[in-house]
Order: sequence, then C-alpha cells, then structure tokens
Amino acid sequence: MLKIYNTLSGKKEIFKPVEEGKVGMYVCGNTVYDYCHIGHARAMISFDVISRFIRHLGYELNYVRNITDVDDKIIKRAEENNESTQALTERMIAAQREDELRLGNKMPDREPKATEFMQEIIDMIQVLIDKGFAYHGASGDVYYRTEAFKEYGKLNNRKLEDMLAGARIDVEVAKEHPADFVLWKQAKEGEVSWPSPWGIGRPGWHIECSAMSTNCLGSHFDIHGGGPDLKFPHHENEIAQSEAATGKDYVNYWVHCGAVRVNNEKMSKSLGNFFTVRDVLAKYNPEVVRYLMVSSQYRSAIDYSDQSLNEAKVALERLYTALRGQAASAEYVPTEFTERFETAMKDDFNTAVAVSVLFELVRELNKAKTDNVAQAELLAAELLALADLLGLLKQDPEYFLQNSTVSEGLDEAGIQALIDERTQARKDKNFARSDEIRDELADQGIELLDSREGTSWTRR
RNA sequence: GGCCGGAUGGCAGAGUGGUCAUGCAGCGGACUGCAACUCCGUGAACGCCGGUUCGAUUCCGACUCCGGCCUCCA
Repeated sequence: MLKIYNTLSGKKEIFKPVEEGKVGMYVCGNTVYDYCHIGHARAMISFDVISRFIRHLGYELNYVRNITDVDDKIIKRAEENNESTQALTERMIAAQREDELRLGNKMPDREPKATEFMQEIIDMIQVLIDKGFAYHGASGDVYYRTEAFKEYGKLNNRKLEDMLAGARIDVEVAKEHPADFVLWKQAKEGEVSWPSPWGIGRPGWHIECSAMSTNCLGSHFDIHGGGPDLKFPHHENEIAQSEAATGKDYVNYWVHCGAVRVNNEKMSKSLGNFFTVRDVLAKYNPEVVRYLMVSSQYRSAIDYSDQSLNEAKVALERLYTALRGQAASAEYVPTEFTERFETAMKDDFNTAVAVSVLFELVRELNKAKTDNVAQAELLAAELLALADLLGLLKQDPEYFLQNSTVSEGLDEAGIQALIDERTQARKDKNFARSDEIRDELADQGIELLDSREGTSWTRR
C-alpha cells in the first residue's frame, strides 16, 4: 500500500489511482533560458525516483513533464544573446537533457513544449471566457477572474480577501482583482507571438500547464508534481484554470519536493546563489550528486555545500567498495532487505530509510564474502537491484572508486607506475620506499589498498 | 501581517508512546610489514515550558529560533 503526502490535504494519503493499475503524472519542468542548477536537479531526480518506484509497484505510468519555451525571461535572454528565442531554447533543452542523463535520470514518457500547444491553450482560454472565468481587460490582455472561482486558494490555504489586504504588487488597472493573472498577453513589437481571438500575443505562464496536462493526461489525473516554489501561485492558478474550464476535479495528489539551500538560503535564480549542474559535475562524479539528493527524503530541505557533497561521496564509496571485485548472481530471492526497502519507499518514497537498508545489506554482504561466497553473490545482486530503483550503483565499482571526483592530478598510467614500483619495493621488503610512495600518492588524493590479488586505488 | 514546514547525538539524516536507524567522525579490538578496506565491540541525541499518560523525543497547548511561500524562480 503506497502512501503519498498530498500538499492539498497536508497529509499522507493512501494512493488510489483514478483508473485501476494506471497512473498519470504531470511534473512542471523548467523554463529553458539558462542551464539547470542543483535545485532543478533535485526536482528532476526526485520525480525520476518516484516514477521508478511507481512502475516498480506494477503500475502502468504515464510520466509527462513539460518544457516552458515561451516566457518573458526567454525573450529577454535571447535579446541579450542576440539570438532567436528558438535557438536559445533549443540549446538549453539539449543542455538540460545532457545534464539529466549524466545524473542518471530516465527521461519522462513525454515532454510537451508550450509552443506546440498553442491551439489547445487558446481553446482553453476561450472556454474560460465563455464560462465567465476570464475577461479581456482594458489593456488588451486576457485575465483569469479569480473571484469567479470560489475555491481559489485551496492548495495554499489562502483567502482572496487576505491577498487583497496584503497585496504589495502594483495593481494593474486593467485587473478586476489584484490576484487576477494573465492568460493571454499582448505581444510587443518584434516579440515572438501567435495569432489569437484577442490579438497577436503569447500565453501567460500558468495556462500552458493546464492545457498541456489535460491534453496529455485527461482533465482528471493522479499526480501533479513540481518544485516547492511552484505551490503558489503557479499550481494554485492551474487548479483554478483547469477546474473552471472542465468543471471536474483536476488532480488527486499534489506532490512538491523540498528546496536546496546554500548557507541556509534557498538556491534560486533570483538570489543568484545557484550552482549549475555542469559546474558541479566538473568536480564530482554525477552519482555523488544523485546520492546527495536521494539520501534525504524528497520533501525535506537539503543543504548544499562542499561538505555535504564530500559526505555523499564517502558514503557512496562504502557501497561501491562492497561491490569491488564482487560477482553478482544472475538471479536472487528477495530477502528482508528488499522488504524493508520497499516498505520505506511505500511510505511517501522515504529514500533516506531505503538508503540505510542498503548499508545494512552491505554489512551482511561484506561478512558473507569470507565464509559464504554464494550468499555474497546473491546479496550483491539484491544490492544492485535495490540501488537501481534509486538510480544508484550504475557504474563499474573500479571506475567509480577511481573517479568519484574529477582530478587534474596524476593520470592512471602515472599512478600505476608508482604502484608497480611500490609493489617491487614491498617484495624487496624495502618498506621505507614503499611507504614513501604511498604517502606521495596520498598527497595527490590517491589511497591504496593492498590485498592478495594486488594493490588497487581509490580517488579521495 | 497571513499561510506552510522544521528544531534529533560532534556533523549529516531517519524514526518511534516503553529494546536498533543509517553514513561520517571518536574510542577499544581483530586483520595488515605498517596502513587502507573489512569485521567485532563501544560512548553519544531528541529547542524551551506546561499538559495527557504507568511512561513521551514521539500526542496536545504555549513559547523561542530557523526556513519557505505571499513578485519571476525546481
């Protein structure tokens, strides 16, 4: 029995799909005007893990994640770069895909772009106007009439009256109510635009997700996810648009991941305190980043720092060390570890506990190595299978241990030459020279491990 | 000001009304030429004040502090 925390109710709820055996999940993707930062990575990885586990439970999942490729920031950035919006968005989409694959994500089943759903967007706006939920304002823009949707604010426990009182934003005169938001925006001279019944323009930010999600998954579907900063206003507005347009319940489970913080502040574009995925991957093996994300429960805030990355690296090394030189059987019978792992994951995708089970499995595996080779191989297979649900332990152990960080120091040949020299020194019982070489390598972050089979090394 | 979330051992991070999280670090031991890896053992925690209870870190209330959202942001 799967339980999911639903932002709408503020509680964990037993998951029951709209249609038996099938799950529709829509996740808000990125606005593609810049490279992904670590906060984006957290969201993408969280929902990737969620999608894997939902499939693991046997559901037929349809995972849709949009791409916002028309927006003010895109237009602005393209102007600054002196390129077309299309050239910019295509570049960023390719970069995002590359980052994501390096981080070990499986791609969503479908990635609709806003620009490909212009007719559906226009149709939905027209329905909203026809039903009295939208109006063509004096400015020429089309606005959503929040006062017409009586449940406005239900996702965030907000009341329209309170928002009026606390409104600090410049109230556009064209709006009937300060909380009203744009559905269709008039184009300025030279801006990318589409024809519509309300003149040449482009969609507001929120309407695209209502149009794409309902067109891809139907007007009522199971899970809608996104980052923590999307709860308001984006998701609130989506609910208002979709439920007003279709007259049906929109989404059953609203799922939001936690923020990534830097120095106790949220990492965000507007604060400028973000690290891009590619910056981080220039220093660390991508699986270290993934481990960091998965080692906390998806809803809790994560602190990002060199220290947290290093701790993630060391922990992941312990897992990989257990697999170094260890054969895994082709098949295995799930043990209590699998059961505990699955129980944790069924409890609102508690990856933190799931990961702890991996460590306990590794302890058993390490013990079995010396006295029960067959059991060790079974446990190794089980470890790999469970880790796969988190997208971890996908690399060759030897490769990972030698490349957990990206180093500009000695290359492999240089390291091997020193190891060979040391091996000879040890044969000659010249331990002074042997230790000297070991210290020399240690200074370069290379740690040696002697065993019967020879000496292997790990990048620290 | 409104709404939401959090406060756990040296650090990170789960969880529970009454025996274990887990990882790193520490301490003792085994293994090793010495190490490392690994294994065994071990110390260490639940912001503050009340309440409920035989018993609360866990439930309830107040307080303090921290973070998020309320404007674009995963």
